Amino acid sequence: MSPATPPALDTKTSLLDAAERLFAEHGVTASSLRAITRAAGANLAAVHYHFGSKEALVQAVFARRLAPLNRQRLAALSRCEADGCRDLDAIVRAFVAPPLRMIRDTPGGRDFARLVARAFLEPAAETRQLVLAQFEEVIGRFTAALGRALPGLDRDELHWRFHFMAGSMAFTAGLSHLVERRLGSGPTDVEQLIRRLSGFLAGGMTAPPAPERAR
Amino acid sequence: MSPATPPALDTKTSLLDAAERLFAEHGVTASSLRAITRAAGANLAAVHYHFGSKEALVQAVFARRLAPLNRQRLAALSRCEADGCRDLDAIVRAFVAPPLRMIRDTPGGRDFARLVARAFLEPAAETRQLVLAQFEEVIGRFTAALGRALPGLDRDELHWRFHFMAGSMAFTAGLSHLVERRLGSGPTDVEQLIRRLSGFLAGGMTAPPAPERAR
DNA sequence: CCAGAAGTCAAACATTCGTTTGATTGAACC
DNA sequence: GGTTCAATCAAACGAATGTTTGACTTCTGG
Repeated sequence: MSPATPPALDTKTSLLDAAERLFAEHGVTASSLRAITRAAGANLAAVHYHFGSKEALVQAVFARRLAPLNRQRLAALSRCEADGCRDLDAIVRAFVAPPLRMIRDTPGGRDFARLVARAFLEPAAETRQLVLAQFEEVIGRFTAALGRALPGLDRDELHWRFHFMAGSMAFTAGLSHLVERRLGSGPTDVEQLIRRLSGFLAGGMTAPPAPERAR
Repeated sequence: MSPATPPALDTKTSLLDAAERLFAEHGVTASSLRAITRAAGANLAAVHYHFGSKEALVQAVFARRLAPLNRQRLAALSRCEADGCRDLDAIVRAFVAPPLRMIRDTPGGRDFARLVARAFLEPAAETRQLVLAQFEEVIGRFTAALGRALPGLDRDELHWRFHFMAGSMAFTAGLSHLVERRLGSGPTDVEQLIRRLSGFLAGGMTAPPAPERAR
């Protein structure tokens, strides 16, 4: 049996790769350090030598990809704002495109997407807070941009719609393989999926605001 | 310390209640049978006596609420179809309203909503298959109804949009407390949340379909 | 060439897990 | 009153977990 993560440059990144994959496949708590180190071709003690604990390894797995991902989102939003930012679709696209492109371009990106989607719902307060903290700036900048583009929405409606958008995004990134299997088609054209999703979300964003009371 | 689940009618439902809460709070694998039985005020061996194994307990927790929930959805859809079903919003509402009302009306419903949302993303193939199987009929009936109401969408676009809708639903039901805390308002008016969400989703559903190639 | 740091390794640590066992209770039934 | 059966209980089982240790390599700089 060859090691599951072939191009192991150094032990530390091999551990990160193996942990990312196993966390996504079997969950964090269900992935033992023995299984991770075995998959990484490393010794059991290597995790504690390089990271200090399993919890520190978990946080390292998230931090490695989450920071660049949200930097891409903010950069895309800044670019959109510099261009005047008339098009609502461009704002939505700045939010949803980076993670979906990561699935296509980054090895292990699909595993990571599932991992992040689950992290929001997952219970371990520590990692959930870590993930949420990484998103704090993104939430603020994007809700502000959406508020400017959609002046007809009050604050509550705006936050809820951002939440709806984030939900669609997380599920799409984390469960894209499920729809693919159902459709039976080949590998998804990510760029078209981005168009589909951003079109859907832009339609939801521009919907008339919900009435205060039932009609 | 009083038992965490006060109105324990019989041991079996006490175990289900305690398991549901702890599963949602700390995750399935992180919730030990010792913690569950302690919270239920029962003996450690009670789980194996009443259910046979921990895995069987997990499945019982899901089956208890999922079946009636999806029955409500299908009944609401049938009612809508009997009325001619012109309004797209009514179809969407039949999908999203039952779980959100469950959060309000059923004790422990919010915990269960988080649990189900996570179940989709979670790795344990057994429970994920169980949950997906419960949704099979719902997926089929609702995509068919949406297809009739939106004849302009091809099959792929339709399935993706259903997926987007399910994602918003799952996140909203599973993480509503997060938005509530951010907004700082009191307990959510569930009926208004249903109007917000169904309005948003109806807007997304009626958006023009994504072009095959970039413009 | 060699001192020393950095990394790897097998082995063991205590703890916790799901599961099983066998005795004990309590109420229903003839 | 005695029997029966479902339910509960304390105690223990083996297996698996995260973590630690101390010796063994491997590389690096002087």
